[in-house]
Amino acid sequence: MQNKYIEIYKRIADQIQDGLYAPGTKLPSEHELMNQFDTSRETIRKALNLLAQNGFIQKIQGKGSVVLDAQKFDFPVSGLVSFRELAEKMGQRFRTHVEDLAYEKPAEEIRAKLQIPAGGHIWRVLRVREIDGERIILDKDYLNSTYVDHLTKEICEDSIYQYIEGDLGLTISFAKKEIVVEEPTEEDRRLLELNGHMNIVVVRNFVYLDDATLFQYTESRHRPDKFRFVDFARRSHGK
Amino acid sequence: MQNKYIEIYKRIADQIQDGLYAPGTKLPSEHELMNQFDTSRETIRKALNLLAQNGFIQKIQGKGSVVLDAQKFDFPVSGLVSFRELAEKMGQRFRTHVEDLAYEKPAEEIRAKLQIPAGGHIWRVLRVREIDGERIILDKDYLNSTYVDHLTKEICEDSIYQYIEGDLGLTISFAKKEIVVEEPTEEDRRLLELNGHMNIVVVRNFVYLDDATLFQYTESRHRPDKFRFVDFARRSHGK
DNA sequence: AAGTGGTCTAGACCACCTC
DNA sequence: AGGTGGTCTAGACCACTTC
Repeated sequence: MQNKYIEIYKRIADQIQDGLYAPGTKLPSEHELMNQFDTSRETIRKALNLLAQNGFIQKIQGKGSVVLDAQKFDFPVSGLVSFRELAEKMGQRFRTHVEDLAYEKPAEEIRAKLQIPAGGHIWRVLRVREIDGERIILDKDYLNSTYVDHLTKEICEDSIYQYIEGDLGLTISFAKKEIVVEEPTEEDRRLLELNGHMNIVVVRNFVYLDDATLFQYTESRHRPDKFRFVDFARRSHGK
Repeated sequence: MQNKYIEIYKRIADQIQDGLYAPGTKLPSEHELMNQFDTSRETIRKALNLLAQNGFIQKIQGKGSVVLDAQKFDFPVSGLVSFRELAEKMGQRFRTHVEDLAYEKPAEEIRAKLQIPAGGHIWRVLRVREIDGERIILDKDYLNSTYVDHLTKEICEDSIYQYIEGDLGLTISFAKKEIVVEEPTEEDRRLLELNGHMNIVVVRNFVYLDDATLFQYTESRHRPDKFRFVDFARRSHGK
């Protein structure tokens, strides 16, 4: 399949989610897992570190790896999850309306954000997300056209990410996210059902590829009463 | 000092922040760093992985480790940073008002959240954060008294985290965070200067210790116009 | 072909917890 | 003392980039 340690990580993660290892109990020791998966200790440790990073276990020196009760209904709204994955995971009925799709010279503000050279072009996508029949989220995407030369309404209605990673073979590796609360614009009022809300939650995302090039800037504008952000944060070593 | 790989991580992180390695340029190769720090490759790689996790570099196979331009003014509001660290980093004038401090039997809702046995006690702390002269944030802390038997107004005015980690020797290891937008309560209106805002950003934090015990539940209630959350998310391997 | 990072191994020693 | 996880080493082989 893939790398050994990722296989082991997935195996154990599945076992935890299937309840084979109950929250509060301990995983087998690293030595036992070595035998069980017929591999070296460092490889087991890489898999366990992944499990710890993703909130499945907590390693305690001298004792063992305790299974946490995370992942229950704490679907990771965090990180780089796309709307489509999210909506599917939450089992809600959702629809995507592509309001606008254009290949164009970017506005100065966007050009600067995406670090596009003068004269360069971008894809601009405007989509409204409907959840359970209500127009809740306005997604404004700006994509560096160096990497995406072709984009259609159909792709935008499905999942841009799937197209980028699946069909184009690009790899998204990290993102910088900012969450603030603002007053709705005229556009927000026109395209969303705000129901009188005087605020809107704006999630700004800078998405980078494998090779550290800035690839996409996204503004996701949420009706405040339907917004929820969940995060699992492990303490990192000091500055 | 400490562990070798953490020392190396800090050294390189400092060098990046001091501009010794400019954004867009590459770090020396792992082999060179091995010689430079007189250590093994795996140890160098641990340090580099820390740098990548924290947004300092991006490793590219076959090419090298590219220095990112993060950390500029992207103070990590993310993760487990305390208000005090934050306020100091942002260089803003801030004050903390301790509105209430009590050792008591928890309300049922809090008891359930903190998983306190019937009859157990907690510390409840109510604090208002003032930034540049305005009362912006209402912090409601609930601490498991098993770990903190003593708490004073002075400690709460300074930094509870510093007391817990510095004086008590406990180690905070991870937290589950939730961000939602709600309508202000009567208490919010009384204690904060809401200036007519009809929404309030609520950050709920479950804080865990080293040994995976749930230690603290915190509600941080922010005036929406002054709220900003920044996050750096690296893509993790699939579910 | 040479240089880079990615994975995997086998073994050593240490720090911490439990008995 | 024995078991556990934490760190570190030296070396091997692979995948990718660059020339």
